[in-house]
Amino acid sequence: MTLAGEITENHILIAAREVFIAKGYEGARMQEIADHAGINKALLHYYFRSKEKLFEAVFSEVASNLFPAMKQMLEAELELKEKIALFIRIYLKALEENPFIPAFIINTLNTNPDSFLKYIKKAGLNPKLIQKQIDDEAARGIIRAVKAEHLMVNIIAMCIFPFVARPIVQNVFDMNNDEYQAYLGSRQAEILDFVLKSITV
Amino acid sequence: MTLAGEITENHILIAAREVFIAKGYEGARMQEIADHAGINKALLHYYFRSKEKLFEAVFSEVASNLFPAMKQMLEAELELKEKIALFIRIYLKALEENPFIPAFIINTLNTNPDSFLKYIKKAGLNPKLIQKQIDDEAARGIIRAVKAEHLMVNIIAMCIFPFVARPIVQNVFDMNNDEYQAYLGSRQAEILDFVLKSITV
DNA sequence: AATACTTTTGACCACATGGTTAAAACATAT
DNA sequence: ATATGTTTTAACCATGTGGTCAAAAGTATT
Repeated sequence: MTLAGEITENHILIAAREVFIAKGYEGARMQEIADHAGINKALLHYYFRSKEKLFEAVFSEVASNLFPAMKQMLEAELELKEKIALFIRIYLKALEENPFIPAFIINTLNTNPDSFLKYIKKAGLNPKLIQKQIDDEAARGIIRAVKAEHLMVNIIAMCIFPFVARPIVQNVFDMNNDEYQAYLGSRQAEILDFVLKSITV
Repeated sequence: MTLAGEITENHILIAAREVFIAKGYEGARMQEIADHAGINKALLHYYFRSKEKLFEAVFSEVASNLFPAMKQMLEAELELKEKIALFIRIYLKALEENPFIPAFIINTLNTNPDSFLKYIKKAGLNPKLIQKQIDDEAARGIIRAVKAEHLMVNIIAMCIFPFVARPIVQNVFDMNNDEYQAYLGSRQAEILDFVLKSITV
């Protein structure tokens, strides 16, 4: 692959990412992706044989950015409470930079569940490490005993929800865009507080 | 509209609901909906002029089942902690009966945000009532002062997440289907506990 | 039984979509 | 300059899609 080739390929991936995330797999049009990338539709098929393959490439990129960061954080050497604080901070920041990724994932998860599992497996997230840390710290009286599968789901749920359900939340609580931005910002401290209260002995 | 007509219309709505929820708007095929309903494709257009109109009808039904129950609960005359317990119980039960609705809503929200807002507005959810109740009870020392827009989002997020992200959660924590069912069941007490700890003075 | 109305169907249409192809444009090496 | 390989394009193609139509089947009314 020449330099020009790599540049084009990159343009395509960026364009495809935008369109797939905005429209979903079925809603995305190869023509629109080509337009976004400033190229011919035939060239899409030259670089990525089919829509499915192109989607795979996009999804793979998104997914493989997602999990390693998470894994790294889970395996860091920090006390649980600090780890949670760090996780929430980094996770929310990542979400603010890519607010549509979660909805994209959920959509893919629902319409094409298989394509996802391999990335999860490859990610090698190991919740047993966290459970062990929880149990250790609980035994030492630092936190109360909780189940990792609840704690982790709760934290992630609270982080993600305001992004995937933004129109609802924003509307029900009658916020304009600036106010919603501020709301998102305020959630970091709020979630942390919420979680810490629930695991404090 | 004759009786036969109403029956057919109902069959169509049920079939359309299934297909739209499973495949999303773009992924759904009028032919497949017709097949599911056991009728001719032309008959779909006889009852619902277009795909968009049919979707509107389905979505309207789903949405108008969702909000009134919520509204009623929010306006019930109960102490906040009881109200929360009731809400979580009823909400999780509704989710177990319709596990794919949230992903459907999120998907619609992302690809067709406008179509949703009118239902939210029509629902007339008023979070100020809850905020008032929180403030009252906080003043009386029953709970600590929290913001409704955080508390409510947190509760709903924790309820919904295991349904929209089921494949991920189930896989990461290595559960089979029965175990996941049990996990979902265990969340009722877990979420309530989590929330109560966070609002207790 | 005849009429008028509604429901249902099969055949059809225009068009958008993902995908192909053969040739042109470009780049690289000899 | 020429030959070789790569990148890009315009023009097509086959198929699937939402949607239409005229006629048939069914139902109720007189």
